[in-house]
Parts: sequence; C-alpha cells; structure tokens
Amino acid sequence: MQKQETLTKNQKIILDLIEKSDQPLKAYSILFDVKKKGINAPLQVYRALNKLVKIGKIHKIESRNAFIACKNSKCQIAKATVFSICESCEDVTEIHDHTLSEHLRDFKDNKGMKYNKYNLEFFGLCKKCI
Amino acid sequence: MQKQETLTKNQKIILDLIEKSDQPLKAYSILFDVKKKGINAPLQVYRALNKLVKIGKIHKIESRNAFIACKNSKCQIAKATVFSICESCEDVTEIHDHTLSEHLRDFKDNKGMKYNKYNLEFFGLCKKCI
DNA sequence: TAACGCTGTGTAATAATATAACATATTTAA
DNA sequence: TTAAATATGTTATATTATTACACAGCGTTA
Repeated sequence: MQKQETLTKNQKIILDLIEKSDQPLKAYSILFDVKKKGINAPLQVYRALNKLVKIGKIHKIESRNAFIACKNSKCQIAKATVFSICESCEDVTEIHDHTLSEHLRDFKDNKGMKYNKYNLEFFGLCKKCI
Repeated sequence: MQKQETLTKNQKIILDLIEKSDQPLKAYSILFDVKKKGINAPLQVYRALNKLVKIGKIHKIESRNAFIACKNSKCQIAKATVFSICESCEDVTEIHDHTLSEHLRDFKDNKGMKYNKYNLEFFGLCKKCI
C-alpha cells in the first residue's frame, strides 16, 4: 500500500475543483474560481498545483499549460503520462494502453540515459470533430 | 522529393541561430541575440518560430518552452517528435528510434480519434549527471 | 522542552512567455 | 494585374510563472 498523502486546505480546494472538471483547467482560471474560498494569489495556486503534480493527483498538459485530474488510481506518481488532444475542440483524454506503456517504460536510448518519467501527447481530431 | 521551403529574412536569421545551438533556445533569448540584426519585437520572433515549427525545421520542447533545430532530414513535418531531457543539466536530445516510432505511429486508441501528430518527452538523468 | 528542519501560508512585486490589433509591404497565383 | 495569401514592423497587452520575504505549524531529536 502506498502512503496516502494528507493534503492541506489549499491543496484540497484546488484538487476538488480539478477533479470536478473532466477537462484541463488553467492556473488563472483556477485562481478565479477559488477566490471565493480565500485563495487570492497566483502563487498559492501554483504551489498547490506543483504539489498535486508531484504526488500524481493531477497531470500537467504541457502543450496547453493546463492541469487535469489523474483518473488512474494506480498512477500515484506522475511519471508516465499519455494524453490525446483534439486540436479542434481541445478535448483531452488520458490514455491507458498497456502495450504502449510497456514500450515506453522499456525504451532505452543509446546514450545510457536513465529515465524516470515521460510525457506523451497525441494530437489530432476526435470523433466529433472529424 | 519534398518541396524546399523558401525562408524569409527573419526566418533565416532565427533558424540560423537555432541551428548553431545544439541545445534548445528560448524565444526571448533568441530575441536578445537577433536584436543586432534588426529584429526588435517578440512577435517577430514568435512569428518566425511558429513558421519554422510548422515546416518542421525546428521543434518546440513543450515542457521547457524552448526551440531546437531538427537534425533529421526526413523530418519535414513536425508531426512526430521524441526527445530526452536531462533534469539535472537540461541537456536535450532528439531521439530517432525506428521501433518506437512505429509503435507510436501505429497507436490507435479506442475512441476513434484520428491522430496526425505526437510529442513525446522522456525525462531522467544523462550519463554525465547520474 | 527547546532548537531545528521541513513544509506550508500569505502577500507584493516582478519575470517570463505569448498574443491582439493595426497599418503596410511583398510574394504568389489566377 | 489584380486578388489572395503571407510576411513585416510596431505598440500595447494578455497570459503564465517565479522571486523574495515574513511567518506559522508540526514532527524530530538532542
């Protein structure tokens, strides 16, 4: 069993908000939404986001500067993420594909680099937007 | 044979600079360097960068907001990029691995999404930094 | 228990990254 | 040779993210 992290007040407020959304949220839109809960400054948001990313509760969609909740209970550490992104409607989905994950996990380059993490983003058009 | 793009003055200046660096450059560091060549505003840099990304001459390292020249002559379109990033020294290398590329190219999710592009970033420690 | 390290908070200021809007010029293609 | 498309130059501004500082809470440990 993995140790269950105890979240602080700010971290909980922000995680709640992100978990309620099925799409990625941007830091300043989060800030706007949590102002009524007493979180007033960007840094308070970024600090919580960084922590939540670190413990794997959320992931950052790098190409969009946005944050999405991790739906995969096994994903306790944010070390291996795959997303699909629709370039038309911007819908983002986390992908869990065993075969793909294995290939990525097992990948070795020829430079002797030691990987501990990867992030993969697929871009295209979703069913609705094709 | 792929059509050879004709680059404009600004695009050439900026591509030259990026190609001379073996590491990713950031937009504002590029701006600083090209001021002596008459490029004065961020937008001039971003416009050239966007074009160069589009035609596959450079790639954006999303997690670093930085731009690196594409060393792969086949890579005429920026549609499939794989990088390794050292989290200690920030060294970035473009990876060309045939097997990996095939897996990524052939990947199908179960949502019927049509992909035209992906970006994969591996993070870890390079040989020197281990 | 007192001192310390660690993590988190709150606030203000500012840095770094990126785009909007507008007027004009140049190139491409019908 | 004109229209469409692409690029330029400039100013202003929007968006994303961090630095710096003062302090609070908590567990360890000496």
